[in-house]
Amino acid sequence: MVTRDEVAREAGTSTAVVSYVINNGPRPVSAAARKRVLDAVAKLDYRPNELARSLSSASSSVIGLIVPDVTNAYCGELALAVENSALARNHTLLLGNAMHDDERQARHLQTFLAQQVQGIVFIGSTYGDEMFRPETKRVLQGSKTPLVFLDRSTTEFGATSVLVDNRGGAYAATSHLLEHGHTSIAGFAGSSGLSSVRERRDGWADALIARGLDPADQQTFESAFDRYDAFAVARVMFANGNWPRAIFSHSDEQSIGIFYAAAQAGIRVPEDLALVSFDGIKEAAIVNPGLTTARQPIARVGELAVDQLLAAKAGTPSELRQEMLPVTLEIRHSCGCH
Amino acid sequence: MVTRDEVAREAGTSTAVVSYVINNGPRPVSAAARKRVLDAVAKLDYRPNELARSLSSASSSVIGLIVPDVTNAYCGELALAVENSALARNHTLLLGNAMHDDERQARHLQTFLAQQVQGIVFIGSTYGDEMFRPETKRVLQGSKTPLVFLDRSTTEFGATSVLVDNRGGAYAATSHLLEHGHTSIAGFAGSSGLSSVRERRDGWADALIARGLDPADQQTFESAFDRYDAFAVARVMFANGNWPRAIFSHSDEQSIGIFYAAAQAGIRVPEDLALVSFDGIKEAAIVNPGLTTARQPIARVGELAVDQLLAAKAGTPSELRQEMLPVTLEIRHSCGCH
DNA sequence: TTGAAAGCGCTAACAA
DNA sequence: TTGTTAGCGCTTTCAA
Repeated sequence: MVTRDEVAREAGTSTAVVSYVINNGPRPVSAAARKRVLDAVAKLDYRPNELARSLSSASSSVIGLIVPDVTNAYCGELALAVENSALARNHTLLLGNAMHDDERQARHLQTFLAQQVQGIVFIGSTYGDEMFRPETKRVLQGSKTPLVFLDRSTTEFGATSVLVDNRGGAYAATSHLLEHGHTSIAGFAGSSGLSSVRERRDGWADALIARGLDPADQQTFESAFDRYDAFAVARVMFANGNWPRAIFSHSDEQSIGIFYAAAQAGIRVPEDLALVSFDGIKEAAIVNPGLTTARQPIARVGELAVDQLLAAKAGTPSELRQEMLPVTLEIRHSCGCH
Repeated sequence: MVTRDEVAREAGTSTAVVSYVINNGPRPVSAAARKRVLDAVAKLDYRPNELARSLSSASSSVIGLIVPDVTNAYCGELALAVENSALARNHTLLLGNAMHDDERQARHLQTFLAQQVQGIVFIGSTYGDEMFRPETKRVLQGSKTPLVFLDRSTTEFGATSVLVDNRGGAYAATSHLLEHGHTSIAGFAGSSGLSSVRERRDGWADALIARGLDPADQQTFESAFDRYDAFAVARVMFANGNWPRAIFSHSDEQSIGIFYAAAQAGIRVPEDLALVSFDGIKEAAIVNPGLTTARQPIARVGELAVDQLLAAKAGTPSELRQEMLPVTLEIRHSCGCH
């Protein structure tokens, strides 16, 4: 392994100068010296040891990302968006799947902290109504590592969050179904406890109320934010003779589970059941029928997450904190359009 | 931040002793001293800096994982399997999505190397018939970092691989379709250049030949290993009046894309089109109809990948290298059964 | 503009 | 069984 010392020797300079040119600072370097160093670097194929750099500079180019489960299409797309954004800023991702297990989440968290990550991005982290169990909270409280929550508004632990207009999106989606003439719209919600679920439920209720309908009169269902659990819940739902004719589902993943259950039960979408949902994952465009959904700006969310993290580390009291991103209703055919 | 020095002071021992108890070696420590250290650690809530440990010990608890695209269900499940396995051995994952872009892949690779990862696991890495572009090869050649290829047999760069019985699985899947009485079976292949694609194509051909059928007489299609590209290819396929009545598709992801295209074209599975595929992702069980597929032991693949990596680092000339894992035909309804 | 040198937090060889 | 100490590869202060 080639080290900085060898480069310095080859270039005939001190090791400090090598650092100055590699880091482009903090001291100026003469053009001649810079060239000699660069030549030596090329000749020896020198690659700085990031570990040593981080240790010495007390800063790292690694960002931790904790997701519930990458296997989930929405999480996967978000993780990819975060990676794209991290890459653009010369950072890498340490990934942890929490798998809806708070012990596993805590473990990832501690590992990331021990690895001296630059910051940690959390996606949809919640256990019960609390975000973390007490032990985890203590760890977080004692750390100065920047935290960013996606889709979860909180300023605990000095965290920042990237928010999307859950309530507005749910309102738009539900209203669209109402405009199709439906007079009752079931709510197929994500796991309670999540603020996004509360907000989407509120948007759905708002839309009903705006039409003089009572949310309390509607059927409601609940499943985890994934196609498998939604599939299981939907099967039970369809087994009941009285299944709803219109549904606002809290996520595309859940909608896909509902689609599968409907297909199995011989129920046609949108003829027998109209469906709209939330997220706007890629798959919404190719499922049959195309899924009408309130689309989140996923790429933008990933971008802001990394921006906020780096701003927090830099100590910049970013105006980005708690920004609320817009959600757009993407109309396809599951709602009955066409 | 609490350091080892503070722990030593609190425990009234030397810093070496603190290291010995934390690392459980390499020197023995008296029970009394151990207790004092442990108490100090607990009292101060000390957490070792992994960066410093790695730098000093020239070994790391981080493993790099390069996948084509986590957004792909198969990749996601494999990534999760690798994480599970890494977690069980107290390691963490640095994740990189190559996105079918060799420059991006090379970048991840270099970053991982700079981060001094313990080793790198590659999933389905191929560009053209080569695995890497020349520049990347040079980097790899110059590195002593253990490499593990999933589903790609090679011993270049001193790498190890975890193989599955692609040919046998494809043979079993195709044969099953043949037993249903089909006299021609189209091949819906993954991207050429991948060894797994070659092997699955061979297995399909073997089965046809065993029945006296000529593979050259069959229709063949090709798409990337994902539902989106398969969807696009399948749409064109169905637009042609002469679409096949039985297909062996190289992956479940592709089968799902075919399902979507079929649904859109009003083609029923399995009545109008019988389908079998490969991989055995979770979703195969809930799609409609259930997907008959040659299932890979995904969890076991992830386990072996990490085992081989750590064995390689330890210098253990592992007997695990190049092990070939069995594939099981999982019969559901897409083939026409029931 | 450059160089010498003191760390960053930890491991482990060596001496006791 | 314990302590001292020399690094690991790099950053950055301080003096030149």
